[in-house]
Formats: sequence, structure tokens, C-alpha cells
Amino acid sequence: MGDELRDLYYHQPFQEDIKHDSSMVQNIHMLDPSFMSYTSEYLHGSSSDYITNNSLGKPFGFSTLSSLKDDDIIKQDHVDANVNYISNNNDVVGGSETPVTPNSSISNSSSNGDHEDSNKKDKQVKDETLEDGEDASKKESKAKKKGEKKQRPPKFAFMTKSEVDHLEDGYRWRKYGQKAVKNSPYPRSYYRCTSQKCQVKKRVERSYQDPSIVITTYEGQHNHHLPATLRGSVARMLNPSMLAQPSPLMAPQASFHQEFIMSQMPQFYGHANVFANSSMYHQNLNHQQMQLPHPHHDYGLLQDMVPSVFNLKQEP
DNA sequence: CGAGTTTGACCAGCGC
DNA sequence: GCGCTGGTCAAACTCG
Repeated sequence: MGDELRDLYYHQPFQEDIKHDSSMVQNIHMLDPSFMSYTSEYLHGSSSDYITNNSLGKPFGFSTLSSLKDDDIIKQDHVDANVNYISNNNDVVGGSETPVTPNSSISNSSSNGDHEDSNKKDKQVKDETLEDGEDASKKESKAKKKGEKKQRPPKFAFMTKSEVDHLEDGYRWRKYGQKAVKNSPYPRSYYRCTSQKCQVKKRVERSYQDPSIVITTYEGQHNHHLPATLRGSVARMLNPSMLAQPSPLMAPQASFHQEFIMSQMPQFYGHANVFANSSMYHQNLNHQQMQLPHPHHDYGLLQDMVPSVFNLKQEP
């Protein structure tokens, strides 16, 4: 990661944006205990990263979902309800969609791509040293890379205030590396989706400015659904009554949460089409809309992952 | 025993 | 060219 991206992570979100959004956060807080707010910032830099900077309350539910027990519900309370959300992708959040907020924008994260390329090159070089047993795809990519710059997979990063480093997101990950981060006492961990043929990776690191904040960067697109076992386990955590009849108070928020996630990172959920009617969040999502209740549309797979936390949290 | 983690080594890119 | 850094690999190890 270059300094620019680090700046992107560490400076913008935690300094300017949080200050900048504080009043809004407070307002929303009054509406919803598990308050949420939404802003987005287009952060400069050659990386042209598209950044959405959110303070969503645990809404994303990226907090030890799979291991939620009674004790964990308590633990949840220790997890600050701030989530700074950084979207750094081009085709997905944006794609054909309009920017999520008026002051957001979508662009390619090209600078990171250079690094990606280098890494792939690295692997490819190694592949070259391997024997004939290597599959054709690798050689293909090798050949591809020689000629032109390979297109980078979309990236999607977000910050979550959490004591847990590796936030559960419903997928299974295998850690394949850890590196010390320059100017940070906290290491960065590298994870790959364990699903076969799924190329999605994610990096997890803590902010050195605010150690309580975990920065998670997803890269790539899941080509599969949630692991059945995880889905099952997550589903078991759901409050059946909530599922059957979401309370008037929480339903809009839960709906928002899931729709927001889906609209923001559909590439990470192969079942994004389930929420096709949530396109309102794709467009012109602003603070005002955030505060309005939205009709609940779907309880799809994502429901298995995310709103369960909201339900647990908001249950009386 | 299989799946996942740890950790040192390796490599490419970048700035000087 | 050199040193630094980020990203990945893979052997060794741990865990259930």
C-alpha cells in the first residue's frame, strides 16, 4: 500500500470526516440507538479511490457474527457503533449506478492496480519456475500480463470500530500472510476466501491512529454464496419473531442496513439480485434518505449475515 | 487427519 | 543500484 492509500485510510476518515459528520451522527443517534449515518467523500489521490465514509452503527454486523453467543451480545456493546466505510471500487458501487451520494464519486483504483500487477507478476514468475503441472489459467494470466495491464478486481474497504480483528462477514477465510505495517504497531493480515476458485481476498489491519478501528479491504468478487454451514449458524442466531415480523421500529433500519450493504458491495454477494429493488440506495443516497424509514423488501441471504445483529441489538 | 494459522523467505515496484 | 515496502508463498505448526 502506498502512502496515498494510507493517507486515504488514516487521515481522511478519522480526522476530517468524523469531525465533519459529528453533528449528523448525533442527530441520527437520536432516531436510532444503533445509530447510523452516511456520508461519502471523494478522496483525492492518484489512486482515484472511491470512498464512502460511513458511520453505521453495528449495522454491518461485521462483528463476530458466527460466534455470537449470549456473552457476545454483551460484547457487542463494547463494539463502538461507529463504522467508517470506505468504498474503493469502480464497477460495483458505481458501475452503471450513480454515485451513492452527491459528493461521492466513482473511479477506478488504478494505482493499487500497479501493486496488484506486481504481485501477480510475482506469482507468475514463480509459476514460470514451476513444472508443467500448472494449470492453464495461470499461464494464461501470465501471457496476459505481459502484453497489457491487467484489470484490477474491484476493491471495497471499510472501517469498523471493533475489538475483534477479523470481523465475521459470513464467508470463510484462510489467512495466508501477515505483515508489519509501516508506521503502525499493528500488523496487516491477508486472507483469502477458502471457497474453491473464489479469488476474493481481504486485508485486515488496525488503524494506528485509532487502534479500536479495524480496516478491512475486500478485493475481488465472490463467485459463490455463503457457505451453507455459516448460513445455517447465522440463521440460528436470528430471532425468529423478528424474521417473521420485523418490528416497525427496526425493520426499516434492518432493511436499510442490508440494502445499503447490498447496494454498496453487491460484488461480494453473489445474490445481490435478491435486492434488486433496493436501487434507491444506489442513487442519491443522502442523509435525509438515511433517516427515512424504507419499506422492507427482502429477507434474502444477506439477512442471514447482517441484520441478525441488528435484531439482537435492538431487541428490548 | 484435514483445515487453518504462523512466520520467515522471496519477489517486484518504487523512490532516492 | 540499493534499500524499503507490500504482497505472496509455503513449510512448519496448531487445533478440533
